[in-house]
Formats: sequence, structure tokens, C-alpha cells
Amino acid sequence: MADSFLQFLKQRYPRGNEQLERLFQDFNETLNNSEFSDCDEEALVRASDASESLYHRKRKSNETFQQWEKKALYQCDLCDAEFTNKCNLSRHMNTHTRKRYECSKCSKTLSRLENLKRHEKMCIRASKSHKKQRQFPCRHCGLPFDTYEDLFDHINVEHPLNQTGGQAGQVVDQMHSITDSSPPLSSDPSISTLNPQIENINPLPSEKKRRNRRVKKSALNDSVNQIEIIPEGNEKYDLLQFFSNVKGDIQQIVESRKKYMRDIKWYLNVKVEMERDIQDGQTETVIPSFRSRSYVSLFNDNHLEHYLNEAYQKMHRSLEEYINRGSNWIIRKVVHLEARTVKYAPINGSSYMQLPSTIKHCKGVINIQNDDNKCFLWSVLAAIHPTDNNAHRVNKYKPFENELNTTGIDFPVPIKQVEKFEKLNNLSINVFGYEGEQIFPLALSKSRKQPSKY
DNA sequence: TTCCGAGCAGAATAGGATGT
DNA sequence: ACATCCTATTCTGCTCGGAA
Repeated sequence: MADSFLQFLKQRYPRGNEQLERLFQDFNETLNNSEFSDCDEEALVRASDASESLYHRKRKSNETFQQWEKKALYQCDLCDAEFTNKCNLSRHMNTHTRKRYECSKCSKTLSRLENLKRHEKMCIRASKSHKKQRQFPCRHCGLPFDTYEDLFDHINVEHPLNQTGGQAGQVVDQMHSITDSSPPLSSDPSISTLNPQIENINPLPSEKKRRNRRVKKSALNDSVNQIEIIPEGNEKYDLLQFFSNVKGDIQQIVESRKKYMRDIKWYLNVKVEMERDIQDGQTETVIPSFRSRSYVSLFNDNHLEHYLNEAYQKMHRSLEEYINRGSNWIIRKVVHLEARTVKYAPINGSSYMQLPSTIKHCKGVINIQNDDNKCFLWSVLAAIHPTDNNAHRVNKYKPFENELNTTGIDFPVPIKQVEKFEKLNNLSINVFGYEGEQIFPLALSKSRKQPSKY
């Protein structure tokens, strides 16, 4: 009761002045000294009145403790944030789905509609943006577009494969096979059309056949899942057409994984075979991958289509940059598109879990078998106090537990507190993640005062 | 001259609360 | 449920002064 009341006071006056903070402190000490009994509500309310008289908020609430206690608390499933108002919880969820609102004047995106409106009032670049040259002209008709996404849609609708004569999506009678020696794709989205003869003789695969072109791989009890979609017919030679054709497939894959895992993280990866001429008439062939960024799709969000468009743009842009940067690379064919999904769980250091075998057997990682939430602490101590035998046992590090200052650090340690921990203990710490057989940094030390100690 | 840190201002983020 | 206002906090870019 008393603790609960103190929590009420703190919530009601979240940013008290110095005097009020002192009062909280005294009040807390009083509680600890048991001068108040837990049932002495009247005394607590008197203390509340005293605190209220010290702090005048602009918008004063008349809510009583009893009213406050009755209020339902709405908790976010993803980050444990609590709200007294359901609407605010709903609004808060946008921070997880990363919904953005784009300024029509400068294309900047903001997190909330109201913030966008405020921004637009101040946006001094309005007049400039109207004069801004559109960056993505179509090479077929010259029509300019603001975004690659718009250009992509335009080409798919207005200039399909038959731009120079064929209609790949409609001609179904001529079933001549196509060889991999067909002419290469252009790197420019607006000239994605290939040899018109090929377009005419090579129809798109039937829907039934297309369903059979998926190759599934999974790991870690199916929590990590990869589905490869193999291009067929002209799709091999027209990346945009391929993207357009498999969009439904990807949507279906992501939706079904969401049904299975609830919240998921996913990304796309396209592999493209490329070649170039080298000396003496020989050619060099490579199969680079072009990855989209990672997306989080929550159970109830509906931004998949937008994410897909963005993912396609990102991959295509990477491909273009690769070609422009490289030495005479030309595209031979699209090998496949991978859709990789993994269960989404917000990152926190937590307890022991088995490592993937590739990491487990590399002999370079200590996986401490703790049953508490202090895996971060044990990991740091393992680096400071290396041991030859049974390095995975917590007991090896318990004697040193008090060496580290963990004031104000939560366990499991959130990524955002790593820097605070570094400062408290004068250490440099890097945190890495592992997903889809790739290691990536989650937190890199900003400390410049000394080289990485650990 | 360059680098670095402190301080400042403006903008963005996001929670509390209220009105419709 | 949604729109909106208010506002503390955080982020970011810029300037400036001191030290090397």
C-alpha cells in the first residue's frame, strides 16, 4: 500500500522540483522506518497534500489516490511501457511499427501526424522543393518521377516487356525454351526490357507452376526461415518483372510467418549472376547478393506493401551502384530471391541459450551458462578475468561480481544502457548480434579516450 | 592550423491529458 | 478512436575557445 502510494505520487509529479524530490526522499525514508503502517492511509494522504502544496503544475489534476489505483494500466507487449490511457498505448505502438508521415514540402518523414503538421508550418524549403528537379526520369517516355518507387510502378504499368514489340505476359503459345546465354539486363530500371524476341517466345509460368519454385530452408526449430524463389522464363532476365511477379508470393510468405511466429523480422536478398570480359577473350563470372534492409512486421501492422516496395528499391539501387562502380559488369541472369524471416524479439541481454553450431565450434566465444538475467555482467567479467578451465561456469566469475559498478543498470541489460555501463566502469564494450549466419554490430563503443580494452 | 569538448539553440520525439 | 495541445527530454548541428 505505502509503496504503491509512493509510486502514485511519483507518477503524478514526474518532474518534481528540488524541494519535492527531497520530500519524496524523506517520505521514502519514513516508510522504510515503518513510522507509517501500511494501513495508515490517512497519514499518507496528508503527506500527499503536503507534497502537492510544494508543486504547482500548470494543469492540476484532481485525481485522488483511490481513483488512480482503480485506473487500468495499459502495457505495451513489446517494450513494457505502461500507459494510463488506451489511446496513448495505441499511439505508442507506432514507435514500434515505425510508421512515418512524409512532408510534402521537403520529403522529410516524421513520427506523428501532429508533428508533421507542426513541421510543415515551419518548413521553409517549400518553395525550393517545388522547383526541385525530379530525380528519376523514365527513359521510354521521359516522364520524371520524384521517387524510384513511382518510376518502378510507372514502368510496370506503362512500359511492360513489350516496350519494343513483345508482350511476355500475354503470349502463351510459343513455348520455345530460353538459354542462359541470352542478352543481359540493363542496369537502368527504365530500360529493363531485354531482347524483344525472347519476350515473345517465353511466356510467364502458370500460377500452379510458380508455386513449385520455392525452396525452403529453416534452422533453430524453424524460428529462422529462408525461402528461395527461383525466377522462371523471362523473369530471369528482367529483375523488375521478377519483383513484380513475386510480390504476391513474398506477401504470402511474410503473412504466413506472421501467423506462425506473431511478430517477425525479415529481409529480402536477391542473387544475380554477372559477368565481364577480361583479357584474352575470357570472361569472369560472379554471383553477388543485394540485400534489402531488415523490417519488423508486427502481428497487427499493415505496412507490408510499402516495405516490399522499399525493399525492391533498395536491392535494385544496390545492383545499379554495383554496376556503376564496377568494371564493365553486365547482368547474365537473376539466380533467385531469398525471403528470410526470423522471430522478432526486442533485443535484451538475458539468460543462457544454446549457440548456433557455427559459432559454438569456432572456439572463440564463451557462452556462459547462467540462469539469471546477468549474462551481460558475466560476459564482461569473463573478458576481464579469463580462465582456462570451465570458462562457461558462472562460479568462475562470481568472486569478481562486485568489481563492476552496476548502479542504475537494469538486468537484462538493454542495448541502450551499454554506454552507461561503459562510463560507470571505464570500459570499452562492443556488442554483436547473429542472425541468418551473419554477425552484425548492435552497439559499438564510442569511447575514444583509450583503445578498446575489452 | 587542427582537434576536441562545452555550450547553445532549434528541431524532433513521444508521453500526459483533454476535447470532439 | 482520433485529433490536438502542452511539454520534458533527446538529438543534431553549429559556434567558440583552449590545447597541442
